[in-house]
Amino acid sequence: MSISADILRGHTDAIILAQLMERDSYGYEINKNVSQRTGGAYGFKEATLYTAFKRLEQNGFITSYWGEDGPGARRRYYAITEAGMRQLAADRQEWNETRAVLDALISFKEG
Amino acid sequence: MSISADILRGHTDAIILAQLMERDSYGYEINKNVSQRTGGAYGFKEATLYTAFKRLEQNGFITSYWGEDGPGARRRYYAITEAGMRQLAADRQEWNETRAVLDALISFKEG
DNA sequence: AGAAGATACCTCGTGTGACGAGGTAGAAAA
DNA sequence: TTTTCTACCTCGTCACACGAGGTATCTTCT
Repeated sequence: MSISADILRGHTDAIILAQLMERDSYGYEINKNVSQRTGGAYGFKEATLYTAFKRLEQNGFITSYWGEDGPGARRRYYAITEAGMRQLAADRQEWNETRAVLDALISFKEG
Repeated sequence: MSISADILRGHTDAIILAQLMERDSYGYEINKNVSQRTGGAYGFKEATLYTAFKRLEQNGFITSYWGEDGPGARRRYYAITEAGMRQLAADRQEWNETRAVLDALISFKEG
């Protein structure tokens, strides 16, 4: 039972952490990147996104800071922490296991 | 947004349907098969399993009947319906999409 | 004979993540 | 000036997973 319970639901956090691994970013941008990267196939609902930020920050996986005032609406930037990086590594491994498990159980035979 | 919300959580039903695609079966056996097929990496909690049966039957994706009395504890067998087969086909496709999406978002770079 | 363990079923209550709905506010476009 | 886009946030609800607890039969061990 190496796969934890929330694996079927908690990928939101991993996706966000993976984005922040590349560079600091903010909610709106992360969501646009997700949409782009999946060819429009997937995107977070805003409520989902901001709940996730809160959770991630509470868990110490990300930190946040207000972006410098420029033109346009204010932005809250997020940065991944060391703990966040470790979490992401664990999440990636968990995803690999999950994929193997579901392939074995769902796609094991056509039809 | 071709991926529905519950995809991150609702794989239980698809796994059960996939098992029933091979032959009628009952709770305990399905769970053992799942464990076996995944090398012990995954198994349902009983509560999860029986909640899923109830849900699947209510949705018309499976039907159930008591096994003939033999030695050992009584067994309730489940059989997949036509609607269940259609659902399974949809679930399989959804899983393929989910896998692509998560690969793109989580495993896109080794970090 | 009695206890323990495997087989096999079921329900209730709780926790949590996803998200619909609703709200704020500045900038750009119509 | 009204709408649209960027950008943030909260509250309440829903659905699924599952811990805990319970029933009953059959086999195995002592």
